[in-house]
Amino acid sequence: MAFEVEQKILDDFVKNKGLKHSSQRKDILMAFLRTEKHLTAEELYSLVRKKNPAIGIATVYRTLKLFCDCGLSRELRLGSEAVRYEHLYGHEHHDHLVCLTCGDFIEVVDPEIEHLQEKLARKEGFTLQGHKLIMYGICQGCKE
Amino acid sequence: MAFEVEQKILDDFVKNKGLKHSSQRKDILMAFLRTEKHLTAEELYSLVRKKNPAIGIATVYRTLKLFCDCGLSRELRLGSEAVRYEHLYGHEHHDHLVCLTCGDFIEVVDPEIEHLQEKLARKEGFTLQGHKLIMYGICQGCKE
DNA sequence: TGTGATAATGATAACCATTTTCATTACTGT
DNA sequence: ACAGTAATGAAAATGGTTATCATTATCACA
Ligand SMILES: [Mn+2]
Ligand SMILES: [Mn+2]
Ligand SMILES: [Zn+2]
Ligand SMILES: [Zn+2]
Repeated sequence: MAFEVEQKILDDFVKNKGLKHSSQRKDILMAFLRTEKHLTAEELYSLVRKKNPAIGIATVYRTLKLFCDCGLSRELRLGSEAVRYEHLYGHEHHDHLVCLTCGDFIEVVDPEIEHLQEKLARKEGFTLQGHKLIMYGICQGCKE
Repeated sequence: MAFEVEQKILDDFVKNKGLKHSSQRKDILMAFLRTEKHLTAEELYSLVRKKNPAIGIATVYRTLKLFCDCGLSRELRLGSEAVRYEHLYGHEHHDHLVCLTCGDFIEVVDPEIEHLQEKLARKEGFTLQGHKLIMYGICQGCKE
């Protein structure tokens, strides 16, 4: 529960950019790391307020952007709703399979799909830097 | 340039739902079909105004939703910007390969990737209904 | 260990795409 | 023609996010 590595990633990034340390960012980082859920800024804000009720939503937004910049997190846009954030550091790359009925989703990855994407992009003259694959369907539970 | 088939799809949909015909919707449909670009509501609004300057942006939004409902168009969310719409009827399914530098994108499809997605979803107990694959990279032109 | 420069914060206003509201107009079946 | 109701356009509202700004906190260095 210490997350020293993640804290160091943030601290180093902050130092390299000539930024300053803040306790709010640490509170936000801890709340973010302590859950494996894919949270929106608002949801994370609610969590952090339990620890630090004085914190502002703007700081949460600013800090989530910082997490993305330093490689700790990644944005997820599943639909038209608010952006969700998930852990990036220490987590394998994966895509998402979303249930259209209950909204739940699972994380999936297929190395062959990943490889074929690379091949496809190269064929078109692109240097692939990333991708977003979201599959939509009906989950087992919702079919019953 | 007549698009009788597409017009019929819309007319039938409207009739089946007990809705009423309107000239605005026809103007919007024609402007939409006449371009192969992936337009935002605002962009389509600009086009339609040349033909019908009295039209309102709300009607464009409402009508684009209708096009999606009747299978004439499909939403595209490439990033955090406005939603874009592309033709669906009469167009093969495809995904997009977006250049992170110039913003241009090309349409691509790989049957093998499509098939593997289906297989992956089934393995997880999902009945796949659709997917969204966007690949991001640097295009040939931007590398030079 | 102070002090000045400047980054970070929180409240709030602004932003922007989209949706809703509502009074008015246009269709449509009879 | 008429009644019933869907569609429209203007404008306000919405919701997520970003910008502004006065105040506070951090930190390199004197
Ligand atoms: Mn995930
Ligand atoms: Mn396309
Ligand atoms: Zn489900
Ligand atoms: Zn390019």
